[in-house]
Amino acid sequence: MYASRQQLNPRQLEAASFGDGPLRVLAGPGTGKTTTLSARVEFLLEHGVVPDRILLLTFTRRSARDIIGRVRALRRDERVQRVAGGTFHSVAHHTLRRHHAAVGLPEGFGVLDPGDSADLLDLVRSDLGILSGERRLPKKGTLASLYSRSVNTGVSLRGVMSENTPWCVEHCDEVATLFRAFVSRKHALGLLDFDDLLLFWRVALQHEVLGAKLAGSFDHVLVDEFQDVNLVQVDILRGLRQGDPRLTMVGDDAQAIYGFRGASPRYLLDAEKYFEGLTTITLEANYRSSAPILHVANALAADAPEGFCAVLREEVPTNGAVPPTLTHCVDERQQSEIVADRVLELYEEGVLLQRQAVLFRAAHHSDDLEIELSRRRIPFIKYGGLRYLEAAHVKDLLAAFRLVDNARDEMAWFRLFQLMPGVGPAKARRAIDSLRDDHDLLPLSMEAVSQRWSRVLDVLPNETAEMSHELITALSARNQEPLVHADLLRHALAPLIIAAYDDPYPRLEDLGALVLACSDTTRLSDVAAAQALDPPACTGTLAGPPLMDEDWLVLSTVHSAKGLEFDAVHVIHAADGNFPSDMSLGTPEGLEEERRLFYVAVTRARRHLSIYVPLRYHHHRVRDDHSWAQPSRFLSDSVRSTLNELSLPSVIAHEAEPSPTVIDSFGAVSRQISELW
DNA sequence: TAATGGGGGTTTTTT
DNA sequence: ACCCCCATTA
Repeated sequence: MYASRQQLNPRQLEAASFGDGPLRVLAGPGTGKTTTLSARVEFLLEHGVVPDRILLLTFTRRSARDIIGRVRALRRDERVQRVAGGTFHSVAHHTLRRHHAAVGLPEGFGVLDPGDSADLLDLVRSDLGILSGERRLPKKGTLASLYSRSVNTGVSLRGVMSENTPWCVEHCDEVATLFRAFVSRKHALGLLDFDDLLLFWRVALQHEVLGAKLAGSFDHVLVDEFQDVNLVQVDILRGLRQGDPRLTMVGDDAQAIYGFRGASPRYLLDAEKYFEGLTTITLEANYRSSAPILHVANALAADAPEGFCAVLREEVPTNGAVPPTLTHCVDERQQSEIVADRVLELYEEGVLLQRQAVLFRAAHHSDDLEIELSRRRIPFIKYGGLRYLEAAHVKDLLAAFRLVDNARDEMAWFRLFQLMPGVGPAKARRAIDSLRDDHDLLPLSMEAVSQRWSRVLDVLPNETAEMSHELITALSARNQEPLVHADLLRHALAPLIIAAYDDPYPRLEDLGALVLACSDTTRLSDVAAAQALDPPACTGTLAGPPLMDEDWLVLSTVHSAKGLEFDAVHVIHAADGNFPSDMSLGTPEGLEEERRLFYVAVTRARRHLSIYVPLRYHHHRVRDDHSWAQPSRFLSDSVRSTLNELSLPSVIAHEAEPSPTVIDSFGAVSRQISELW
């Protein structure tokens, strides 16, 4: 008998203790998905399955840790730690490191983060010389997402371009040439981007011998958030199982919010097409939200044209429930003030700041609120948006880590050379070219680079001689403990960072923390890859001296709040154009994904739900210019009937003004222009 | 010829 | 706030 058994309802118990499968669990928000998954892992262990023969694929590394942590607490067994868990990308990375030779990858292959990947694409574009002089072509970021979308969905480039960048579909052939060059360049440099991790893993699994070996190394495979898998990931799962039925998929079609990454809830809904002999268990009893909040969620679900699989059933006692509210604010400024007031009010009532979250569609939607919170000295942390990894100096040190194991990584060289004063793209490139051999390749080993270093000195400005000497010395140091080597690199990079940035000292402090991350690794390139794949998710912001120690309000994009729950949820900017986002209105599927996103936001709440709509948006271009917002189209009459509408006195006065229907001119104009394309 | 700094236009979501 | 382009400067 496993420990969590008594805490499960009959459906959860059935799922947790199901036989071999394949099993599909459709689980709405708050129905105990994590509990059930943890209980299933526990059940399997109880029945003698060896921990490291269980593979738990989750959407973030954090949720894998959560599940494994729960099981560990229940069983008090250290071996539980050995359950293989993580994201598709991190497991792919592990697998490829282990079997690099079999898939023809160099031992120290590097992993490009999305920013580097776009930069490489740009570099290849300028090398090819095509696509530069002519008319508007997609920017590097757009090109990168076209590439990613195409490979992750299996849709041809032309198809993806006519859907996403119809205005340049005529350049399809050139973009295709660029992508081919991009792929072979990554290969030549020993680099994989995030998409490659999945693509190479899939190829490994499809190989007759290696595939069988890899599939055979796991008895049970469990997948969380299955509504957000894409074609490549489904192929990977099929390769991992190769007809073995021991697969558990957990998901909720109503929470599919990663279509932009090539995911589709169809894989969950049509799972029987991919996995023969499928059994389905549906969890509908909601243990998270109060009844009035569930009414909001179900009203939202009822508006979805195709409906959602599961309707949530109330399990939380209704007495004492607080009605959810819809607050109309004059403008963003007032919204920030009201939200801050409301947060403090709830805090006074005993709801810790950590148990409250402000959720929004786009990372910048909290800008004004962040100012208000800082002003009032309310501490907060923000998830989503700006990331530690994107800080340039962090990428600089990670580039050095990558070079230690792969001297061919031109992207990393390019980055480091440009840190030197007087060195821009042209000189950096010449320095790299000077290191090439007859075959246009850089040496694989850093020793060989070191021997050719005098050529680099000829190219670079004289005043950089000393820093470049320190750099190559640190890079080519051998037989160092990773931690020591990392610190050596940090020291060598310090003069470069001091020369390159206006505010070098806080940056150097950051790097100290990054060096410490190298204490339990064998390879620095592993640390670089791990940092890219699992960057610290939140940016802490010191809002002055914290008034309330050890407690902070959570600000998060809805995407980053997936899987979490809070006692109180504040959804801001519920205005059409912001939520749903203007950018997603092009297609019906886009709009439906926004609706699911709104559903995800609302269903994060346990007891308190407040939705805010600013009525007026100021334009930053012209002072005193503004436009009027309409409440989000998701706030239909039936949804509103589940909400307690609050109109503040000052708001009512403004409502009396003539209110044109335009939301915000930027959005309206861009929509009109897009019809021309 | 190349680096750098200023100014203008834009801004979804993330492994 | 960031990215891109352009003009200026070395």
